Amino acid sequence: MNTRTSTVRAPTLRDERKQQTRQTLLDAALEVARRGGSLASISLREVAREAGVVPTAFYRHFRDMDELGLALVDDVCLRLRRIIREARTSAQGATDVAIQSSVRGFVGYVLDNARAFEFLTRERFGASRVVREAVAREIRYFSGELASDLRAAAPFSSMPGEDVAMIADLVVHTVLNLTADLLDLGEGQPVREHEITARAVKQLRLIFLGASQWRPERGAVPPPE
Amino acid sequence: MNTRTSTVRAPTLRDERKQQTRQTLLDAALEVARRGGSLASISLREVAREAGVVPTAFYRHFRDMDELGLALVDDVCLRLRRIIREARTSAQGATDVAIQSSVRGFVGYVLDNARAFEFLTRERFGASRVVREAVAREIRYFSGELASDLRAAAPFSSMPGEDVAMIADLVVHTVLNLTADLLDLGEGQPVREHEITARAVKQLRLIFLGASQWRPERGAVPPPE
DNA sequence: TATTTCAGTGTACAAGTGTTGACTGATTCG
DNA sequence: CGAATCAGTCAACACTTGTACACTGAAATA
Repeated sequence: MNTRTSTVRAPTLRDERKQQTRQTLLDAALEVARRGGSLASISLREVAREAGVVPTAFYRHFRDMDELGLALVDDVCLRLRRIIREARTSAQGATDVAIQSSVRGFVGYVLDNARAFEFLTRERFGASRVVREAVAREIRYFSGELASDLRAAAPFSSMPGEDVAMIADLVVHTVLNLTADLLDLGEGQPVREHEITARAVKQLRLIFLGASQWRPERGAVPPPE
Repeated sequence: MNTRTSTVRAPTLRDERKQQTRQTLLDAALEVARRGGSLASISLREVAREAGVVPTAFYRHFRDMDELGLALVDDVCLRLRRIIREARTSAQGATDVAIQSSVRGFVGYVLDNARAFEFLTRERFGASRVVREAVAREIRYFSGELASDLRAAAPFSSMPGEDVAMIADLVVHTVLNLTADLLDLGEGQPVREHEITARAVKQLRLIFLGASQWRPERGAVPPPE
């Protein structure tokens, strides 16, 4: 159950091997979930089978499928965070070409890591509440990162933080939407793929265009009644 | 299996009763799916049990759970279409107050029909491909309806159809996103509820603001390479 | 080296699953 | 009315599932 190497000792050979089959289980789950459609529709035994391990060995790593799902979200998002972080340093700005090249880069990454993104897209609204919350948390994290990037430049630097967050949220969800469309398309349709991507690029341009005209003081939304 | 009343005859008493238990099955599925998290995680037998009917009776109405899911999408969306259609005739326009009151009306409707929207939100990215496609079709329908509404007024009347569709798509997905957030929140959190709604209202304002400044001719997105 | 730890195995079981086929009895129809 | 239809029942099946428990043997520890 406990996966950390004990507080201070160096990771022993056993620890390494355990970590290794843990990763095998995670990969197996990702693959089985892809074929089966979602975490909710697959069984502990299927995952163990795919991982080439006896069902009961599963319990050495996770209490149940929910815990596996949580670990999977962490695992997938950790890799994703690294990629995003390094991509952030390069292409900056909200010009049309910057948007376009950012989106293109992202689309490529999504297609290269289709299994991972398919998992996140599904489980974002999946059956398990805890997994859903974990995905939501990660999305909020990305949104926050984007918001802090945006704040570095006009017109966002002079905007209330709340409004920047609201725009970052809109951008992130537009990209997530693109991601979902892309993945549902399957790999062999370059024309539709470009249409969908082009549409998303336009949507982002529209959003940034709106942002450049945004008047915060007019933005208050009174509570009902 | 075949549910239509035969081509020309009036619906007989038997037909009516069949239709009735069919509806009971649909309602049961909606309820069980709500508790269980999604279609993929529930069983035919659970649905039958909830409907107060023997498992094998299920087959008199649907070949399998996928077919049930499809019927459920149709059923739920039919009711939704009617509501939207009549709401369309009243609040028109894209002014701040129009947006606000439209969103408020919609939020109320979502909360009143939480089970139905929860189902659609989940199954939109659920395990079953056919159900997913059915939901996508419905969303495209709503997007199309909105686009044709928008075209009636400036600045959309002078825009290429493609661009209007792209904006309608953005609006619909922003609303869907609001819906998902709202439903995940649960019913007892009026403060967060208002925050989320207010954010969505702002996002829509931003979108319409962008639309008012949109220059179609600058919008072309070239293919890669 | 002798002892302990523990990741992975093997067996077993009760509970739930989808689907089959034969049935029953009210409703439909000639 | 009498025969045919057919929505819903009942019993049975071959499987899969999650999990408990005792185990093995290599690696870790003392």
